[in-house]
Amino acid sequence: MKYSSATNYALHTIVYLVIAPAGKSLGVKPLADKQNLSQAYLSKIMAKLVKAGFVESTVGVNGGYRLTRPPESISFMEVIEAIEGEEALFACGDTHEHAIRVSGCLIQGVMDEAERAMEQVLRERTIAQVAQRMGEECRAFVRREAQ
Amino acid sequence: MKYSSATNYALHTIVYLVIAPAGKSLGVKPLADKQNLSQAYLSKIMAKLVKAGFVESTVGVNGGYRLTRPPESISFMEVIEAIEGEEALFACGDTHEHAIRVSGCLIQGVMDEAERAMEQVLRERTIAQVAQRMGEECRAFVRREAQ
DNA sequence: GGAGGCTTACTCGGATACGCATTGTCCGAGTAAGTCCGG
DNA sequence: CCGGACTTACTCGGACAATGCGTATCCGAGTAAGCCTCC
Repeated sequence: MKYSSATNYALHTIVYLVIAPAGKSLGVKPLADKQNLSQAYLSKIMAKLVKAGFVESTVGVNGGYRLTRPPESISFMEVIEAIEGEEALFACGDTHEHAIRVSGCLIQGVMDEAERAMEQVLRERTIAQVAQRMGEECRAFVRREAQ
Repeated sequence: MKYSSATNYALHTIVYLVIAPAGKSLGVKPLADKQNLSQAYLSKIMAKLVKAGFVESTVGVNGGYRLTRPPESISFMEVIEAIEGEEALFACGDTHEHAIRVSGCLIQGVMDEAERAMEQVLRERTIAQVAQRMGEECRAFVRREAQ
């Protein structure tokens, strides 16, 4: 079990957007180049972030993406859910005649508890917290490319 | 991101083995029937559990699987690792020229922390705890099939 | 010099291709217990 | 009876097929800004 690389790209990209000067956009090209992936694929990932409401895009010359929400309000969990979906990461299936159950599968119960523990951490952590601690060279890159 | 169904099967199967009378084996057939999957596929999953040392198999007539370790010592995490492998569930990749880093990627750091929170729960929970709370109908099934 | 058209630089979205892990099947090999048959 | 061969009930493991999902590319469509041209 692993998180998809799309999640990785989404998290990184959204951090880049955080440090862009307010009101300025970052285009797909610099974002994709920076992360070594194609513009086409990144724009597909961004479409999910737009749909989820973290980001908006402006088309046309000097277009690009920019945040729509304050970065302190964006948790890791929200971004991950936007990309990965919101299904539980373990599903007992209950195909057995008599699953190992009391009320609901006991195994499912343990797995759910574990998942909640992870989610709690991810909900506490915001994009802003990470952006704050970023190095200067990243900030310089963003300032250079923002428009 | 989801856990594979193989993990589900492995966890259920190992709980069934826990409640088998000491020294008795459970064959692949009843275990597979109970969970609605083919014997061939289940035996493939069991091979991993054997390799990991939770279970041993006896071939030949009246053969089958039985636990080799006390169930109180088997955590969920160990079983999951045996099936899924031990890689971290998030890998930043660091393909960027200047990943978002201070020492190591900051995003990776948050994800690792979240993963550890989940793992901690899974390490605390043992198969024995779940088996203890199982319903009578499951126990009856196992007693009937054990040999 | 102003309005309208052209070019250019972008994002959007659908269609499609590829690769790989998961899921699953098939079958031959090996093995142990129980059975049968000949001495 | 007693031992050896036969049968039967199992697991093991490799080879393979199918499926689905994540990853990725391509391209036409739409759009906004700036420029250029022509009246």
